[in-house]
Amino acid sequence: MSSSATPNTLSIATWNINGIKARLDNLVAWLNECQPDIACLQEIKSTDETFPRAAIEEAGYHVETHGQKGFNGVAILSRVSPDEVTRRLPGDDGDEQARFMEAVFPFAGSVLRVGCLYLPNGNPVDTEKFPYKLDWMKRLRALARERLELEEPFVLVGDYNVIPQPEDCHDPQAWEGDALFRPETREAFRLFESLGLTDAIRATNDADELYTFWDYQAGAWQKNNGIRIDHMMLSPEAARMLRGCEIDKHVRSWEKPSDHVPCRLTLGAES
DNA sequence: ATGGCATTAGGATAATGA
Repeated sequence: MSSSATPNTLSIATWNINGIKARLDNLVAWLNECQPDIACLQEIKSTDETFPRAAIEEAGYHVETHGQKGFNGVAILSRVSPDEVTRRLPGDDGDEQARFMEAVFPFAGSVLRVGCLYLPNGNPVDTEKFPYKLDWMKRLRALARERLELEEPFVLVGDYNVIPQPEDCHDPQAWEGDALFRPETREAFRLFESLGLTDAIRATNDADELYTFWDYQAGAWQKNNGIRIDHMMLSPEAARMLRGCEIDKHVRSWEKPSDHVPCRLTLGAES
């Protein structure tokens, strides 16, 4: 039997960098330090044309973007070029916000499918923004259902803008009524789990105070007043290969940080 | 806290975010 040319382990990261231009130095430093094979970025706040791809390619990464002027925008960086890239979340042709892209990579004799998402914030809840968020989650659920039927290793990672449970925030009372913590939002998140997706951070950590975001204001970082809203959801086939998961919390203390920190996981196929 | 801060585009502030 011939040996496969595809890798047997892959590390996948997600990071809402809050502006690629302001975060380029931090991004390159983190890539060099943590060496993820695949890095999904959100809130690049850049068009495809103005994305600083040269500096990232110099760091050894292939760059695929789905940008938008001024805000939103996602990107997938990878050591190896993806076999296939698709942009936009299906289900609403009128939705112009750049919040979703997907790439397929060779892995363990087959493929790994990676979805990179920046789920709408949804505030204020008494505006059209909240139903947009819930509808977006419904569209994402439809996509997840379709992908799960393939029975392939599949990860759906990014900034979900969802606080799943009270233990996922420092001060639950402060988030009552907020779009990130509304019952409808949390219920919609639970439906991803009902479909069979595994929350990788929860599955590998039993510590409390696991946060991925700390506000810039009011000394939130110093007080550890954080929330866990960046998630890495895995198909059963990917969950079976989950070898570890990390939150790169130290990055929040760097100069000129994003308000989010990176999360990483490693998948390993049985040999 | 009604973003108290931060980013982008642009060239003053408005829009956006969580």
